[in-house]
Order: sequence, then C-alpha cells, then structure tokens
Amino acid sequence: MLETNPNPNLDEILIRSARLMAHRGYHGTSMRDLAEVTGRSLSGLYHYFEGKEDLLYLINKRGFSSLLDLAEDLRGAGFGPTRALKGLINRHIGFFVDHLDEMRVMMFGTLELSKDRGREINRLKEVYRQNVQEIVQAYIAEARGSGLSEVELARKTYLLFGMMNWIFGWYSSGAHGTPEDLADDIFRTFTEGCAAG
Amino acid sequence: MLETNPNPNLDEILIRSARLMAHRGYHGTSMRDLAEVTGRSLSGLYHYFEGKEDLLYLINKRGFSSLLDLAEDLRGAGFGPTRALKGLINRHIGFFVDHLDEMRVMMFGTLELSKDRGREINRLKEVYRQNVQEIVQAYIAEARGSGLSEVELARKTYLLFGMMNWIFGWYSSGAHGTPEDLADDIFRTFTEGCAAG
DNA sequence: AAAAAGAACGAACGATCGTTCGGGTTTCAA
DNA sequence: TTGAAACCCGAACGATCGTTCGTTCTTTTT
Repeated sequence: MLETNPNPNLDEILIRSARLMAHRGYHGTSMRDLAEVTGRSLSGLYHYFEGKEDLLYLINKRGFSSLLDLAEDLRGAGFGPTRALKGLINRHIGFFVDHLDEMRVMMFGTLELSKDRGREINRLKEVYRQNVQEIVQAYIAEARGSGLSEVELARKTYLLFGMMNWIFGWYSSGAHGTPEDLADDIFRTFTEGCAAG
Repeated sequence: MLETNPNPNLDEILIRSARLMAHRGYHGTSMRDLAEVTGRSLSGLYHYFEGKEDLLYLINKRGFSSLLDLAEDLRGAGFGPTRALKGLINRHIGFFVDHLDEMRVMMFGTLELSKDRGREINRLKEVYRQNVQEIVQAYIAEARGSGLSEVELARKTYLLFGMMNWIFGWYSSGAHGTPEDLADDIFRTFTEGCAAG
C-alpha cells in the first residue's frame, strides 16, 4: 500500500502560495490573496500556519530538503565523476522545472525570515552547495589531472549554479526545448564550452 | 569643461534607494525608509518623484541603458568574435560589480512596474540580450565552423547570462577574487569548459 | 528689493496590511 | 449519542502603507 500524504491540504496551500509569491514577491502577496487562491477564509489560513513567514519558511525548507535528498541519492549511486556531474545537473534541472514557482520563491532569498529560520535555510543551501562542489571538484580533477584552488573551485561551482538557477527568469519548455535538452546543454557547456557538440 | 551632473541629488537618491531595495525588495522598502536613508522628509521625496514606482523605473532604466551603451561601444570597436566576447563579459561584470545594489534590484524583475513602463524596460533588456546573442553567435560560428539553431543559440546566450548575473547572490570581491579574475573565469568556462586553463 | 521658482516640511488621508478573537461546523472514535 | 478534536469563518484590531495637502524656508531671477 502506498504511503498517503499526511497532509494534502498543506501541500496544496504551499504550492498555490508559491505560485502567487513567485510572481508578486513575498511582501507583494497578502494573506488575503493567499486565502482567496487557496479557497479558504483569511482566518482559516491561520489554522495551518502560525503566520505569513511560516509559508515562506516551509516553501524554502521543503524545496532545499528535496534538492539535498536528490544529491545524496546520487552520492549513493556511486557514479564516476562524469556521470555524477551529468546526473546532478539532470536532477537539479528536472526538479527545478517540476517546481518552477517554488524555486522562484526560493531564489528571492531568505531575508524576510527570522534570524534562526534564515540560518537554518542557509545551512541547507550551503550543504547542498558543498555536495555540488565535491562533484565539480572530482570532475575537474579527472579532466585536467590537477586540482583547483579553493577560491577557483568555489567560483566554478557558483558559475554552474548560475547556469542552472538563472532559468527561473527565462525558461519555458515550449520555447526552449525539453528539460532534458536543457540539462544536456548545461552539462556540455560547463564541461566543454559553448562550441561543444 | 566637464559636463556637470544635471541633478546630483536625484542620482544620490537613486543609489541610496537601490541599496535599500536590494536587501529588502521593492514592497519591503517603504517610502519612509527611503526618506530616512536619503536624509529627507517623507513628503520631501515627492518633490523628485511622482511616486514609489518612479524610483524602481528610473533604477531599471538607467541601469539597462548603461549596459546597452557599453554593448554598443563594444560594437563600435570592431573586435573579432573572441575579443568581442571577452570584452563584453569584462564590461558586463565590471559594471555589475560597480553597481551591485542597482543590479540586484534589476534582477528582481519588473512586475511591479506599470504595463507601459514594464514593456519599456523589457524592451531594453531584450535589445541588450540580442546584442549579446550576436556576439555569442559570431564566436560559436568561428569556433566550430557551423552555426546553431535559433533555440540552441538563445539557450547558450541565457546560460552565459546565468553565469554573469547569478553573481548578484554570492560575489564579494574579497572572498572570490577580483572582478577581472571573475570575468576571465566566466570567459574561459563559457568558451572551453570548467577544466580549461 | 520684489517676485517667482525650487526645495523641504509636519500632519493627515483612506487603504491595506498581518494578526487575533469568539464562535460556529464537521468528523469520528468511544 | 455524546464529546472532543480538527476545521473554518466574519468581524474587527492596531499598525503601517503610499500619497496628498497647505505651509514655510531658501535660492534664483527680474
């Protein structure tokens, strides 16, 4: 028997809220807007959340946790450097495209969160970034035979994140190819440059 | 005699406003905050601007116009594909780092602008993007001997923008090298892949 | 010196914000 | 069938929002 979702309502509220916040920003979206779009009354929303910040926190926490799960799944597969890098880009882009609105909200940053919650989310982000950085490091070590300085390695990792995350502003699967095409393009550009293929 | 700034007050207001908006978002920054940080009274601000949206519009318009000027300067220099691409990345990153806060505001999008003003800013963005795309196209045509489909070319251009623009979230010149190092890293990664050098 | 224009201000406007409160339904195990 | 827990609501709270108003001080022009 399949495990049922422990709280389908909360899931749907978060998804619909992210859809609104993605297009208006956190401060630009009111609790009244969120109540309307989730088919509830304003006060009814507070049955599920302590406040507006809760929504932003949960969207971020679930999103980055999922990304982290994907990365640690990949680590368990025991791929070599090339397949690991390819797999990571595929998973990241796949998740991104499947959760475009939540990812857009996550890209805006966590400055509206409380100090503790902001730190928690940034910790998740940083752990994920280090996972990716290890994969990048392994790939580069294999491809060029020698390592990179810490600064250079971090920079390269950020450049990869740039290519992957910037899609929040332009990608639509209709006009720019399938997610698989996109992931493949990023992999080839990052490993061989833009004239590859 | 040097041409003097036609309105130094307005310039400083825009810069200080961008600094605040970059860290709190448009809706998260109140006119009272902006009045305080610019050393003026709330109502005194309205002597320079019709309203809050004016500030966002002017920050965007001045920023993208400057980028566009840089790109058309470059076109006038008559460089070959490789030097043109290198020059563009250098200029873009240089301007970005010199105007980090304004660029951060510009990255957030223009959804808070009126329909007409939003269209105007998006037109500036699109013209700049096409300038960059032509440079990318010329480089790829030379490097691999054959062209790319329209979809692939646009995608590659967006990937370059991703590497360049994503720095708004992570780059600090102290910890990640000089702007010149960064621009060089992006150029080499985009043209030869992450293991180049 | 007088007049016009520019720059800045405190006080207040209506609107909307996030949140709270007191009370209703519905659901379901005991 | 009864009672408790979960779910949901309309109405209102104080705070803050962007904006406007009438007025004063300062600078420039005539």
